[in-house]
Amino acid sequence: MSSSSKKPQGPAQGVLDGVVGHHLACARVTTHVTFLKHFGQPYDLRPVEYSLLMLLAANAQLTPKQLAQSLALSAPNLTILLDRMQDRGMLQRVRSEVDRRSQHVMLTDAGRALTDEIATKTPAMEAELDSCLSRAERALLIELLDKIARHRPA
Amino acid sequence: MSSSSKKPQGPAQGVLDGVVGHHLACARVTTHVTFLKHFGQPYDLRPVEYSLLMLLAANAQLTPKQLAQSLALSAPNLTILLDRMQDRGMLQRVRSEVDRRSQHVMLTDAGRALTDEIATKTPAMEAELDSCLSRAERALLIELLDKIARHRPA
DNA sequence: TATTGTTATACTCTATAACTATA
DNA sequence: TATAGTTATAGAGTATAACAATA
Repeated sequence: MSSSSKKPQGPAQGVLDGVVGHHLACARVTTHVTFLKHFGQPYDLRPVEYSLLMLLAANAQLTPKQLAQSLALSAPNLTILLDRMQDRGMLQRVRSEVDRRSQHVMLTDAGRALTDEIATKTPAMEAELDSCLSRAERALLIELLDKIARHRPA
Repeated sequence: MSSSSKKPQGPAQGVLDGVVGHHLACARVTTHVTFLKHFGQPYDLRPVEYSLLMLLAANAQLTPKQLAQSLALSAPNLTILLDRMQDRGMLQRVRSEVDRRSQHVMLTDAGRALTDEIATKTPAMEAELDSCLSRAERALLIELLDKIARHRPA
């Protein structure tokens, strides 16, 4: 009644079959393992750190406020993250001239070099999904996920 | 070049635009908030606990080993989870007669009553997505996510 | 010797309140 | 008074090794 077609191994999923969040969590296990292999272990980066680098690469400079929102991190937790990456020489913080409360986060030269390298290797990570998802399916999946992400009940 | 269509607010996503794992994480923020509202706060349950209850409801009895695999938890962490839920009177552990190393985890009467109630209220949670996803899109999304979840590189 | 499950432990992540400095 | 960011801290989640009991 609940299961749609084939469920090869493992116990029955029951109600979970219809819960989007559950399937999201299951898929995340796979993408997380893949991420670890490509960037986690080789570069000692976690997904948030990878995303942070990519955001800075795409925007040249952002405030911690903007980063916290984009990465879904609280302000204190973002501070810790920025501290760590600053200590690793990847980024720097510069006080804003117009509003001295805020600051601009930007990549260092070393940080940009690393980010460029990682960006170059990103297609290889995404290619791991090629065997289970066609290009059209992949694009569609991203589109559907975005609809959910943009759906902020607030 | 990277952005497909409209990107209403926030900084440019750059390379992240093509990273499935990133979109997965963003969508998960929404589903997590929705879960908290429907089950997290009212029942003091976290997503894993909810999933565990649903698995037990669908299977009557499962071993910790099976649960650990289904929930992507390590054995020690599952033990802690089971302890907590056993203390709350939701489930019980019974030694297997055929292999006294293993055990069967099963719902208590109270646990089953709770689980039934929660299962009944699950469609209301999922309905929160109706405004951003058609029924067909929802089914398609789940199908695509399952393809990724089943894609274990091992 | 291998497997099931537990204990102990350390590490990371997350969430909250209180603080500073600017505005 | 409000905002940007930090500090401090407690709680929850996660990972690993060592162990007990059974096979």
